[in-house]
Amino acid sequence: MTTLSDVAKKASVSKMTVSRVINHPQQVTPELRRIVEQAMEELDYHPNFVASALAHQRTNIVKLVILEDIDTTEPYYMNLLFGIANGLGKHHYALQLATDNDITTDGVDGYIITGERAKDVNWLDQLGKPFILFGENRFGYDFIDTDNKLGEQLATQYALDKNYQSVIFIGIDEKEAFEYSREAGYINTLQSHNLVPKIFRIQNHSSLAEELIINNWKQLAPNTCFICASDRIAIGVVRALKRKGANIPKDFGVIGFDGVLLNQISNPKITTVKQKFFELGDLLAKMILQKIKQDGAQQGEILIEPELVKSESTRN
Amino acid sequence: MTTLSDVAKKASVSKMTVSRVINHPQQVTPELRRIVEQAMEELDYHPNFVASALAHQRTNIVKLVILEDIDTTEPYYMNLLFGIANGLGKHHYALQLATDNDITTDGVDGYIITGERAKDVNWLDQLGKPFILFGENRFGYDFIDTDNKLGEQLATQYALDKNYQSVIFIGIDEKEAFEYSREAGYINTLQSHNLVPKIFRIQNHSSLAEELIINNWKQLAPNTCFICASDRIAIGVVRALKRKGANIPKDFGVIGFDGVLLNQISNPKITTVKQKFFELGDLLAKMILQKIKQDGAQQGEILIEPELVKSESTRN
DNA sequence: TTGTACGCGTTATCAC
DNA sequence: GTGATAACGCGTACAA
Repeated sequence: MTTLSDVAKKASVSKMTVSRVINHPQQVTPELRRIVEQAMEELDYHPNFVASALAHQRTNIVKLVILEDIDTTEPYYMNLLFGIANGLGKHHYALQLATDNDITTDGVDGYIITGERAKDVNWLDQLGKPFILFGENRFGYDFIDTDNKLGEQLATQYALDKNYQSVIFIGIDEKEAFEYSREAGYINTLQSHNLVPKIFRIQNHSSLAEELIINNWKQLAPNTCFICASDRIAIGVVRALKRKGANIPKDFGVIGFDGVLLNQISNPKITTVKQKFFELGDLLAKMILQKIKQDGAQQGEILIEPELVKSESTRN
Repeated sequence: MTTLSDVAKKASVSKMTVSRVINHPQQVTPELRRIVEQAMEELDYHPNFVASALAHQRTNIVKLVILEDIDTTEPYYMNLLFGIANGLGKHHYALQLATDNDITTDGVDGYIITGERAKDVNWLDQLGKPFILFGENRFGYDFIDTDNKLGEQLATQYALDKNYQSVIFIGIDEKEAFEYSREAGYINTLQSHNLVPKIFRIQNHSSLAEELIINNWKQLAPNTCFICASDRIAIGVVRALKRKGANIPKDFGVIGFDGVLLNQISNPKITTVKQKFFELGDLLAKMILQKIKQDGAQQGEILIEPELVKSESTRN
């Protein structure tokens, strides 16, 4: 293992110069920099991040806290996780995972927290280390999330563009910010066209969505598009429509949200608002690392634009 | 932040004595140990693992390599991940995640690798750092997996105990060790009862399982139990049976495998062979850490017993 | 059994 | 702009 000293010796400079070439290149003259860089190359030098962390009084570890039951966790969490890991890895940070409240404040430089509810606010303030939330919140904490409102605006507008006469929203029955935002996106778009919103709300299960459609079949006229707050719901709706022998997408359109189950075999393939989970994770990492670097300075909120993926469950 | 020296000073001993109390307690006399331990307590001392890692020339990081497309990854990966994180955390190790082959050999102490195929064998040997595989393999590498064969033995025997006359296996159409083992468990059990095995194989999607049952409906007599190689398949089978108006569990039984989708609303609830993913992950961590400690010594294979969770899709 | 001196690889500080 | 020195906190080797 070649060290800083080895490089220094080879380049006939001091360790500090080498260190500066790595961390503060502008502080060293170009000529010297060349020499040092060449020495690093020839010796195949790779910095030791553990030593660096020690000197900085850091751990180079960020803890991801998931405040939800792992068993009910959505499959998209994997993408989020890899995005985070990717973002951290770029800066040689590693990950620690935690579920319960074993948030011992030691051993990590910062936190990424997902799935928090109002009741968690108490201990959030007492963490003592910088943190970033994944998911909208209205308490003023730094967060990153998909632009849920925009997502459903895109979906609703698309349904109208495709000339579905009636556009119905099927939401998730939870009092959470993300759901409010999605509904708002739907409602706003309809209102701007002088149309009256119509909203159902159910728990996020495909079988419940299926039931909902079956049970309300009589009041559902053709030429309707369903804007669903999740792909699970959308899949259930499609199943019900197929059971009823309805024509998708001619008489009924279906649009989902999330875009993770797309690879699942489903017929027809579902048009959906795809969240960029990997990118969200990557930014989450970037944000917490910056916050750590800036000694806890406020970072604000970031909303990532989702992408409307057009497929077979809506008119062509 | 209190350090070793602080404790040493308070206990009026040398740093080394304190260090020994932590790492080699038996090398220090009980009385001294008491004094030191009390000092640690009073000062609320927590060891600095970064410094420790530096002294040991380690990184305290293990890399998890997932050689599958993240998007098609099963939801149970979350449980596995948290098991791993849990096992690593106990020893103050952190995690790095990698998908593609960016397996740069630097910066980590060891690897946990999942989803490898025959073609990956080449570079596995050249890793230069210890690694453990998740999932059966027949190349002699250390691995941990569920006892797949035993799992289907339990399932098949249970079906027979419940007096289903015909027991049919629906497997996953992949040439992988885990599938061979599951089929072997089913076949062995049937043969030991002088019964003739009957196996279908499909891709792992519920809709394909549903089709399979519908298409073969005529040759499926009542008093049959389906042993499915995954819960996805089992769910599809149940859907098909319900469409056909069949009586579950009286005329038809269904047993799944995995046990992760259990929380999903399904009617009837599915009897399944539940893999203990969290535990698997925990052991995976334990194993790689031990291998690191033992400087790469062979660890062998470990099969974890799954649990047959009895529910509503089989006779009472 | 306990203590001393030094090394692990990097960075901050303060001279020059 | 560059270099010497002293940390960062802990562990090994050896001496006592």
